[in-house]
Amino acid sequence: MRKEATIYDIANAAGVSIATVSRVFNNSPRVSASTRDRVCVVARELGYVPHPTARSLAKRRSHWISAVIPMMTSYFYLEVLRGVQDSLVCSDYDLVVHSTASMETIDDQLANVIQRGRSAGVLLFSTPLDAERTRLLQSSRQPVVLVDVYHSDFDAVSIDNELGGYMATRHLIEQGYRRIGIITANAASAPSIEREKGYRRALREAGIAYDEALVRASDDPDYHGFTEDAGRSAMEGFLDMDTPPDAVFAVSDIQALGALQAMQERGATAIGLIGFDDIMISKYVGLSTLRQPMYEMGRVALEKLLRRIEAPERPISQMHFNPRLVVRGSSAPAAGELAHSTPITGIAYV
Amino acid sequence: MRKEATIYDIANAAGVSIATVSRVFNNSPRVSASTRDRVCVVARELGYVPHPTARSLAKRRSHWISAVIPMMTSYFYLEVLRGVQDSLVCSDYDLVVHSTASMETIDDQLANVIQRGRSAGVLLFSTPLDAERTRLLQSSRQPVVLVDVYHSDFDAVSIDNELGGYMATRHLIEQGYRRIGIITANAASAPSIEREKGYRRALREAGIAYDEALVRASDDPDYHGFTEDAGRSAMEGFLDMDTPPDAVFAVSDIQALGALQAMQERGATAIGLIGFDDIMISKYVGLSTLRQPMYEMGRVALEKLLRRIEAPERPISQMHFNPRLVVRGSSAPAAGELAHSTPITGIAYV
DNA sequence: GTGAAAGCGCTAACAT
DNA sequence: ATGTTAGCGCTTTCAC
Repeated sequence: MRKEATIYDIANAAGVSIATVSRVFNNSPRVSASTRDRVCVVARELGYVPHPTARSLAKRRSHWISAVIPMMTSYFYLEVLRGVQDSLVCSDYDLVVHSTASMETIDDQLANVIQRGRSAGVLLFSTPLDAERTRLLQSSRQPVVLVDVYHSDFDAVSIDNELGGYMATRHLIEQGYRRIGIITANAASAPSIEREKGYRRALREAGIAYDEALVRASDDPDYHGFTEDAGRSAMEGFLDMDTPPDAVFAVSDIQALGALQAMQERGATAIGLIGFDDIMISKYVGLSTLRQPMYEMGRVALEKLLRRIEAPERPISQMHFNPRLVVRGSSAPAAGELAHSTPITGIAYV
Repeated sequence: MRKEATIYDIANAAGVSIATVSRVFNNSPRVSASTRDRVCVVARELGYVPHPTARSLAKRRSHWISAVIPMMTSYFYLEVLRGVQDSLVCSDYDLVVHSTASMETIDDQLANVIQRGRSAGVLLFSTPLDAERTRLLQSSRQPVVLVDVYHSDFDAVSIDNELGGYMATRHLIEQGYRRIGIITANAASAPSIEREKGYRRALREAGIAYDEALVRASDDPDYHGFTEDAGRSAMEGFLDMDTPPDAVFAVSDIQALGALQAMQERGATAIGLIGFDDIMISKYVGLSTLRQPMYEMGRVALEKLLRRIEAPERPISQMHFNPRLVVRGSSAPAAGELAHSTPITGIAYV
């Protein structure tokens, strides 16, 4: 690396001490206007810019926010990260992204990230907190904000998954469906569990008996079972039943898409379907779903983190967004009620 | 931040000097096995882990790779970043992501990122290099790899956009279309320009006259014109013509999707259509397109960057991927030739 | 093989 | 308002 101007060069050239230069670059009020100007001019001429690493070391605080993201494959993370970034620009932090290919390596990453001096704070995404992780995080005393997952001991921004599951199921019921199946993700997935709870509540409330045969969990170990293939085979299982469900709630859009493919292949397009997430594709295929305010979640998460970095002892602050029901063709009124008004016939899947 | 063990604590506890501890953690061969073991044991007990910032400062090299991404909104970046991350794990670098909300702020970000000591290298995405940027990057002497854009003076991984445009157009011609329009992005967009070149070459080769009326540039300033709305209004323009084109090549899938919506609204589904990118949605709506090997591009980009960091003077190395034609229903043989075998009727757009 | 000591570039008391 | 100086936690000669 080429030799570049340091604070000493500036001090020399401007005829002041390094302390003064440092003060200028830290916006200290204890510098006269004329000195400040002189230093700035010289600095510009020499192309000086403070060395962030040296600064971090001397200040004993890092300038990095770490985002720890397991399996960063969905549009969800992109949107949330956009929100994070947009809140970040006004701060002097940089965003370092640690994504992992599988859930197994998340703990290594996490251990890495919470080392002293590595980051000012961490945004932990979609990772269920068991006792061990909780202990690790707490003992590190790192500012942490949970995103897309909930734990009472940490700041968090998430959505009300139970409510979402309830809304989805309730919507199907209102559309006239009665035999409503659910496609869940892995048994260990917290969002999936919550959404299923909502599903049960809606059924209960409507006086519809809960039927285990209408619950199909994804056994796909990838992505916690949030995959197209998982949705497809779950739906195939439903279609193989003597009396398939007349509607299905898939706990994610990506699974719903797989399910949709299975439906089309079997010509079972009259089955009502609703997903969860409102990924980009969903509007194109007319999939009803629950939308998460992803961008907003990112903004809020970062703000919470910044606030906690400033005041580590402040009380826990959590934000629970409500999902929004997005009604499209896939949950058109049940055949018994009314014909599908916007049948989903059109997926030209290749 | 809680007081944590430093190299001095370890040295004390192990009865050696800090130099020795440092050597242990830098895998220096000049330390006896027994000392090494002792240090390691003590370090583990005290939960010591080297301070990355201090290390960076002392070593005069940073541990951060910066990815500079203008308008990180598309799935493309997610996939590329996955490739980058997966190549990153074996190195001791971290990935810091600088994305910008608009193209205007990219230069600020860039200036920021190439400051001395900020990053070991930078991955610059999708940013056309004018003289000013080129000068800036070169004078910074930072290792840089360009992604999704080409410039002879830098390492780069990109795809052959001209070839892609050629392949797209040629495919439409082979399917029997003759009056082929093109929807481009902003005039300043390098990929768009290249793809249009390929379009012209294919026409020329087939003896089809180039017709200015069949070229519609996007005037949408957002995202360089790579937007759904831009595609939609361009297609509307085509449909308003006395003799609309019988097929259209949109230089991105996202524009093609907008175009598709316009076609459906006007009932003009017989028009052949092909996009570019193969975004996730495309397979669901049956959009023919050119696929970019995104994940692979990420891997290669990072490898190139790592290599250049090690050997700054090595010759420029560029990788030009070939796009792959993905044929779906939207480019079914022209009506004159054969009926659309897989008509795209199914977009239930809400 | 190991230690002493001089940095890396900056910040932050403490002086003046 | 400005300068002096002692760190921040580590690496790296240079001795021994």
